[in-house]
Amino acid sequence: MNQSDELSESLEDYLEIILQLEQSQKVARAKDIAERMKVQRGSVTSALKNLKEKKLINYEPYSFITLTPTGKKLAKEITHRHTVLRDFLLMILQLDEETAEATACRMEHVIDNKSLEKLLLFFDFIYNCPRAGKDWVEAFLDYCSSGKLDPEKCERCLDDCRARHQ
Amino acid sequence: MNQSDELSESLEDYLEIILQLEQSQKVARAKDIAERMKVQRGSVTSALKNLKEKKLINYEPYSFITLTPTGKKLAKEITHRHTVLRDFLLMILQLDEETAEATACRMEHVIDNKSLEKLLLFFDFIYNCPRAGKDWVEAFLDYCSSGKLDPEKCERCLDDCRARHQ
DNA sequence: TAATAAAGTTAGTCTAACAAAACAATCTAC
DNA sequence: GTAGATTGTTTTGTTAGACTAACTTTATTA
Repeated sequence: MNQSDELSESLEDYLEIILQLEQSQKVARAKDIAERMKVQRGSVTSALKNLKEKKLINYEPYSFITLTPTGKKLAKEITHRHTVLRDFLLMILQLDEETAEATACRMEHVIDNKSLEKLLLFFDFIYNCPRAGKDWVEAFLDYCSSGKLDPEKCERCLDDCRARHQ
Repeated sequence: MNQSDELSESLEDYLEIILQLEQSQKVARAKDIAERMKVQRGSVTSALKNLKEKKLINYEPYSFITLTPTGKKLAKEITHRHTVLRDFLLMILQLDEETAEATACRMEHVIDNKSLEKLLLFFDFIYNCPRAGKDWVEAFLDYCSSGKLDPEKCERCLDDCRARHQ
């Protein structure tokens, strides 16, 4: 048991998965958790005991598993971090689904609230600022594939931007 | 020992710190490593044995510690990840030094090459695209503090952008 | 409803990472 | 050049998280 109330990355993953299962099939079963976590069933039991002790899930041996209010709140926070990161990786950096998902999965455990908040703001800023916007994001993808800025393209891009906001 | 050649986060940190010490005082001493890693000296010895076994450092009991070529290459890669992340957090998201540094320290162990590459490209794109650039980044900071886009400010911002690139 | 399969638990083992404390080597300074 | 301080190592112990295998409970089905 961790003396502080900090959850380990592993326990955060368990919580997140339990929330997913709760939402998709009302109740989380140890077998499904094991599958999604890619661990043995025995490992799940220990994790569940641990989470119960932290009052994050309702759990008795052989019973179904549900999140407590605190657990649900936490699980939603973790999911939120995941979502923000994945959206940024997917829609701004325009990484492929697989990479975005996998990277978000790992980053969600290490990003702090301040950074997350800023990232979210930046995302919104990009989509709302007249100088940026959807077409600007697309221009980035073009920059990625060509590796350089083409002055002619930039000229046209600027004109379009101008035209859209006069 | 890890069967794959993947380094644990902890060992990555050791490598990074050894590189720093090598650069700042020619040679890394166990005591300094312990200090920077915030661990006991005894823990350092074990880590050093581990890194030696992986052929990443030159190390004999009571000797000085230096990186092998492989070790140096790896240490520089880790440092590179750190730098790219810190720069993004600091200069784009405009987080404070502390947060940027701490977040980069944790993210450097989980970001993959694809995502890092894109992040770096994005950074360059922002500073080179005529529609973005330094003043656009500053406009983001303004958006962060005011929490909204002010149509008048946007108008002026667009004009400035136009003026700069006709 | 009894046999079997599936799901869950328990107990024991392993590894990584660290700490604490005893011990050994090396350095420093008289 | 030796005493004491500093630095490095070793040993022992802890914790978290996983694994395996044996076992128990629950569910299914014939």
